[in-house]
Amino acid sequence: MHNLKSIVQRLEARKYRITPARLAVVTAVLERSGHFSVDDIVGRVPGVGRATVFRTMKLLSEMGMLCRVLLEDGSLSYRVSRHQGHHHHLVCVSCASVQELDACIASDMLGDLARSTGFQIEGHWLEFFGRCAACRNSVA
Amino acid sequence: MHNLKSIVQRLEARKYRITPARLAVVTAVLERSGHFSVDDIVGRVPGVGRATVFRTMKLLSEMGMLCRVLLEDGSLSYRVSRHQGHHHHLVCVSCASVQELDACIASDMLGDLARSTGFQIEGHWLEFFGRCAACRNSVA
DNA sequence: GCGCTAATTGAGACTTAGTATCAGTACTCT
DNA sequence: AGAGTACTGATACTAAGTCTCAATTAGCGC
Repeated sequence: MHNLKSIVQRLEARKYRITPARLAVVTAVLERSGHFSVDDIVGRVPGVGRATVFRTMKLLSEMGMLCRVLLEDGSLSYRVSRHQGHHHHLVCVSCASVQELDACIASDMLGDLARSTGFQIEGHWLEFFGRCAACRNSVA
Repeated sequence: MHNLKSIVQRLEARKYRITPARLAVVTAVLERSGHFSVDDIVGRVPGVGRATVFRTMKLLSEMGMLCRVLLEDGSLSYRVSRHQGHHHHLVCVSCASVQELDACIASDMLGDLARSTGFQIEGHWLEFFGRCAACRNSVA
């Protein structure tokens, strides 16, 4: 989906400078599968400051390359996103793999909900947790 | 719904001691409308330590008197819950009032989702944000 | 009412996630 | 080459929450 080259091109297109720190963070992020925390990445880019990793990951999020994944305990994690638009996740609690759901299955209920509650609905969170097919079949 | 007396009875039934600190936290929590943070409560119970407020709110959560509300930015807030079981929230981003949705509208999609993804789904988060009827009508 | 003891407490150190500040470095543009 | 801006790492800081530990106390049996 994303690779180093395409991300560099996008950064250049937006007039961001291509620096060693940014390349290191992007490379580290692309090497990860599943979801990861910022400090996960901090640990994989020695020499790059924590603040820079945060800044770069924020930048990549704003550009749609990374998205936040809500975990079961309410904490946030990150992942390389496939679809840029609004989507939801199915997160494996055993191996941390993430399946993206590109259709927004919450949108169907928005109209009814607005009618029955009087709310003007502007946003929502929807994330699922479970065990992926692989983990379900392994003995664990 | 909940009042001081009924909560005290529940605590006693579970052999928890009724202490001034616990009474203060419970009272402060019951006085709040909408959702609130732990430190909100810490600020309203002078003399009670922060750790104790956290402990008491955790206790109340486990007993189903409080529930966590996920906010738009991914942070967690708390509120006095009406329904004890699984439910979702509609949170007003303007006045912080919260409407509880006692029906779990996500449950319908669980079967389909499990079939199409191979996941064994064990949990989910679903929270809505918007402007409540009152805030929608005010000039804001 | 008194004493016992386990439960509870507050202070404070610590953790995790993230932001703000700031002086120094390194590009870019001319 | 010089000026200006983008970017950087170090560090301090905030917010939310946990952990430890010595001191206190609620509520039991008497």
